[in-house]
Amino acid sequence: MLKIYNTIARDKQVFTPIVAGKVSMYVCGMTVYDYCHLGHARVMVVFDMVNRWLRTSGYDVTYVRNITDIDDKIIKRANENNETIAQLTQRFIDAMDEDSAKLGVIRPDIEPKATEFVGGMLSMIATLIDKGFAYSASNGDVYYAVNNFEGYGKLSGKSLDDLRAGERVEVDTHKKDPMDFVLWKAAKPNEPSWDSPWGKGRPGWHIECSAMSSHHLGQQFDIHGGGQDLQFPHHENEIAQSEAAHSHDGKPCQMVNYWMHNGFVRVDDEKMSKSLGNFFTIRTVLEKYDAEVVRFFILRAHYRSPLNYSDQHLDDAKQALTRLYTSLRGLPIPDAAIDWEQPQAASFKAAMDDDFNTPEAFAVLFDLANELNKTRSLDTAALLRGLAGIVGLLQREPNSYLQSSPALEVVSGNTFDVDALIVLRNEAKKAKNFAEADRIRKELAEVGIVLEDSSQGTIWRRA
RNA sequence: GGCGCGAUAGCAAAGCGGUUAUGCCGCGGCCUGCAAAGCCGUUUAGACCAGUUCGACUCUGGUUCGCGCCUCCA
Repeated sequence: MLKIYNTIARDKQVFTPIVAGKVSMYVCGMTVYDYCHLGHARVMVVFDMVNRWLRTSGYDVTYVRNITDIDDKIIKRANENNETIAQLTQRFIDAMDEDSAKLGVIRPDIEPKATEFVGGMLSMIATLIDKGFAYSASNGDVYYAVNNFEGYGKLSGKSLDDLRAGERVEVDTHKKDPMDFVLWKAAKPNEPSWDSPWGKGRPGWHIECSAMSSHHLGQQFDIHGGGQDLQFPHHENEIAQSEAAHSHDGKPCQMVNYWMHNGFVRVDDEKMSKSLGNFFTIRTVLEKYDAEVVRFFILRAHYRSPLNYSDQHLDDAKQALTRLYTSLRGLPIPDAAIDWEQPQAASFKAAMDDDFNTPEAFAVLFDLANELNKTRSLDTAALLRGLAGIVGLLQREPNSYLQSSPALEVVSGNTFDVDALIVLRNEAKKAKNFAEADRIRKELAEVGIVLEDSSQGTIWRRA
């Protein structure tokens, strides 16, 4: 029985889908004006894990993750680069796809782009005006009237009074209430724009997600996810828009049943973000670390906990993953369906069902590795690989992981003939010339290659 | 200022009102020509102060510290 921590309830709740056997899930994706950083990687990997576990649990999942391809930063960046908006966004969409594929992320079923849904946004805005939840201002903007939506603040736990008291932005005189937010922005000179009943302009950020989620998943859907920082105002505003627009006879239509928010990636205990400038892009990290190590690093912490990034932590994750792959090395592992009655499989399932407790599930993986190291049982190996596969890990040939690393490629190039040196060393060993044997081993160690002698012969791995 | 989250061993990170989390590192042993890997064993915990309880890391209250949101942000 799956339980999910529902942000809006501030509690773990038993997951019951709207339609038995089916799950509709929407996750706020990226604004594509730059390369993705590790914070984005966490969203992609975490909800990929959620998607995989739901499917493993037998649900027919429709997973939507949007792409924001029009916004201030995109316009600004395109101008700076002297390229069109379409060129810029496509470039970074391609980069994002490349990064996420490396991280083992299964593509969402639907990846709608904001610019392809302007029509839907316009009709939603019109509906909101009709129902009295929005108004067009004299400056050509259209605003949402937060006062008219009774539940405003229910997701983030904020009250309008508190929000107004903490208001740090100068009051825009075009707004009726300082907390009103923009649905449609009047076009400024040299900006891309769409025609609308309120003049040329472009959509605000929040309305994009309301329009795209309802188009693909309906007025009410099961799970909505995103980073913790989107809780307010983005998701709060989505609720206000969608529930007001879809209201019947004045009664709001509940938009989402389960709100999920993943924790931040931090650097030195501070949130990793563009504005702080303390971010590491995925591709930078992948120059040094295997993508599977990064995935393992992200999933070994609970998705709601903060996750500190540092080389030391990545090194730690690398060692741990090495232990797992080492246990599988050299075994002809059969493909076998997972027997969920099996105690370890049951523990794994219990952990995953408890709000996707991957750290606890991973502990089961290490138990299996320990057992496997003792027994060399192919059943155990199959179970370990099978369970890990559910969260997108351990699917490679062990040596593909153990004998490769971005760092090793840089150091050794393709010129190092490890096998030949192993042969030489074994001849030296046979002749009891241990000084020579150790010299060869040391030479390899210096380029990051570790030799291991066993009854099966000598094998190597990267350090 | 308002709202919220957190504080677990050298590092990372979970569960749990009483019984080994787990990984990395360290230490001892086995194995090995020596190593490595592996196995066995092992040292380090629960910020602080009260309370509830037969018993609290786990529940309650308070204190201190850290983080996040309140502005674009995954």
